[in-house]
Formats: sequence, C-alpha cells, structure tokens
Amino acid sequence: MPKSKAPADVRYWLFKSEPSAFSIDHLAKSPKQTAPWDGVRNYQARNYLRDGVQLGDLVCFYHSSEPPLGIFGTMRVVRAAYPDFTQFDPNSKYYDPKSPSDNPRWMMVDVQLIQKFDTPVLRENLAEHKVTAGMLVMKKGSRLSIQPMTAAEWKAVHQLAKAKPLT
DNA sequence: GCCAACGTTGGC
DNA sequence: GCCAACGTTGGC
Repeated sequence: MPKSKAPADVRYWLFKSEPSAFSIDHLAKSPKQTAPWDGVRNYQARNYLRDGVQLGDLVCFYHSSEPPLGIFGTMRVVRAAYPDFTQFDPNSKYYDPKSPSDNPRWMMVDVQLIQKFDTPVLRENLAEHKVTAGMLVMKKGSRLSIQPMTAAEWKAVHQLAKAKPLT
C-alpha cells in the first residue's frame, strides 16, 4: 500500500488571497509552515470549505488583486473544516456579530505549505496554456475565493511551474 | 483609479 | 419573493 492517498481520492482546489493580507511567504514563515485559512466570508466558498474540502486535499495558492497575479505554490489541507474563530473576535476585521456562537456561520481549514514555486505561474501564463486558460479563476468576474480545480489543471500548473507535483 | 461583475441587504 | 441600491472584489 502506498503511504500517500491514491491520486483518484485527492481533490484539488485553488485558494485565493491578497498577498498583503496573507501571502505564500506568510505561510512559509508560519510554525510548521501551517496556518488556518481564515476570513472566508462568502457562502459558496464556505460551503466548499465545509462540504467539499477534505483532509489531504491539494491546493494551489493564488495571489489576487496585487500584481504579480498568479499561482505561487501549493499546499495541503491538514485539518478539515472547523469554525473560523475570527468571526467571534470583535478586534478582527473578519468579526461577524451576527454569527451565532452555537451555530457558527463561517468555517476554515488548516493548510500546510507543500512547495513554493521557483517559477510562479503568472496569470498571463495560465492564459496561454490550453488547459489552465479554462480554469475558474480565469473567468471574468470570478470572485469565488475557494475554487475546485481538476487533476488535469493541477498537472498543467506544475508543468508551467517547471515543478514536480509533490505530495 | 476605473469599472464590470458579483453578492448581500432591505424596503415593499 | 422581487429587485433596486449598495458594498466589495479584482483585473486592467
């Protein structure tokens, strides 16, 4: 039996973050290169976190809003969905006073860095490649911060990054 | 900085 | 339940 999950069982995601708020370097400097993915405040993204994202799933780290835009590396889900504690913290910018403490509205997962790409896959690179050009993140007006992606897209991203898909 | 695309809110 | 108004996201 292989130690790692069979590829067919692994799901692939793309998580977006504005690097000024949380970048791949923030993750790399975190203890055990692991951090909670907090601050998701969109119901569809929340539903993906709660119902879709599983322990061991593989994730592309996408930097949004501030150039250079693109996928800067990969990470793994090391803890499945649990309540996002920032929703109950009045000092957090993610504080949500309407979220019931006995039925938390917002969830998060923990992620661990797998690799930071030596060659980041910039948005323009994604646009040039047949497979990655069709990714959800490339769609105009796509705001979803937690997005599913396919195994083919995962593979293509690694080709563009000239990196091996480590797991 | 602009603005199109979205998502949410709230009056009705 | 509809939909206009508003606020936010995010590429350019």
